[in-house]
Amino acid sequence: MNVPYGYLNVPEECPDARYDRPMTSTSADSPTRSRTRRAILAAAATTLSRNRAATLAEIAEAAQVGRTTVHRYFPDRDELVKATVADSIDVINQSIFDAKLDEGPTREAMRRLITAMVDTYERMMFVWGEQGMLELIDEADTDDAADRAVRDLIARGQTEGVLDPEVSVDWIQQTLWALTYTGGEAGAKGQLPRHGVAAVVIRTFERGIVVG
Amino acid sequence: MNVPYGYLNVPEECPDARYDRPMTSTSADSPTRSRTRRAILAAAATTLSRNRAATLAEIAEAAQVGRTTVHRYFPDRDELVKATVADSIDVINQSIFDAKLDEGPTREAMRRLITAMVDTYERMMFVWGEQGMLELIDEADTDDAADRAVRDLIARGQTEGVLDPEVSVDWIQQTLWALTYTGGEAGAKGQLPRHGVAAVVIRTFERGIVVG
DNA sequence: TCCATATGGAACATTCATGTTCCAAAATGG
DNA sequence: CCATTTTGGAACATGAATGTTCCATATGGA
Repeated sequence: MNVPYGYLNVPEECPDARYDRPMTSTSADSPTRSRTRRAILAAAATTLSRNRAATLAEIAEAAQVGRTTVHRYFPDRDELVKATVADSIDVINQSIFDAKLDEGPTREAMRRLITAMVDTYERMMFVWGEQGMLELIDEADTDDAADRAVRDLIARGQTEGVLDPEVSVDWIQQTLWALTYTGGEAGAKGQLPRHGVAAVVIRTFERGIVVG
Repeated sequence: MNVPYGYLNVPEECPDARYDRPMTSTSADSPTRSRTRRAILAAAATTLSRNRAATLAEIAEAAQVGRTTVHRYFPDRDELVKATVADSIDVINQSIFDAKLDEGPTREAMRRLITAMVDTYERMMFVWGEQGMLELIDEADTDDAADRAVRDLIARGQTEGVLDPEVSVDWIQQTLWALTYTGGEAGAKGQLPRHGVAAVVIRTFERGIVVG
């Protein structure tokens, strides 16, 4: 049969190169395959954040590909989940770096951070929404530079007296996550206008709910 | 064979009364059976809130009963999950009613509410932590009096100028949940002393994170 | 202590999701 | 337009969780 694109470079860790599985690395993907792979990963993140037990058939349907195609790109369910975790972390990290946390006044940086987190909340929900994923995060050996940037920003804010010094950096980071997730969900449900989500989250994060 | 306790009153919806399945209603349970049933429901809530795909064997182990016993009390996995949702809602409702939301100053009632929610956060996480459960909540035909009590308290707080009038009742209720869940998790992980969780949640709920 | 009640491990049947193969058909892109 | 690439539905094998039965054993309570 004809040798498909990239087939000659099947990685050694694929012990039995069944059918024409594309490279796990996108670097060797054709544009068409790259689009298909991205569609699967995005669908996996969305579907699995809603229902951790979603079947491969459901993920395939959400990605608008055949189940066979999912198997072609990811050798098994575990590999798909791992790849989705890694991909989601990349998306989140990129979004946080784009927020330029080490630039400008702490309060403004915080607001940019919240906006970035609201935009990627589904990926964050997928990655951190269930403890079972924590093992996969470790396995993904991810660069935690984004996490450090967030924590540095919080610590700097507390040192400057801008953020509440009576609670821990952990707590502030988790509060950030909790409010952005809640805002993201409210936006998805239509309970908040999508463009207004970040503003509401920023408001509550900064001043709380009780007046005074 | 000997006729077991309550066996004669097998409900009609149990088409083939296999082995000596106890009544689905606890009203007819013996003290021993009631204890066993509660152990299963509590274990189900805890185990399933951590991993929605936990097996019946894992739930049985957590409940310290045999898998056969789980099948004896709940005809199938779906019925167990439904019963766990209904039971969790009962626990949560009771906890919220015990907080006496219609008594005393709004701010104090709010604090009692937060304390109650922190105490039942795992049940709340189980019930509302994944959208797939929403259907079961509807099926459970639950009394939403507790939900109304919470919303009434928030609305009253806004009318009195105690709570932020610029955001919706929905948003405040969801923020309550998000912060109490975050606090509950921090307590469970040892990041906050358990007795201090409610205080930290109350502090952030009331005044936010930004100083000023 | 004794007997009624309750339990559970083993074994087995069933169901369903996953994994695999095939090759005709569809899609892509030059 | 056509060669090449990519896809996917059907069919099948596999494995794991669930559902069911049995009956010896454990437990509860009078």
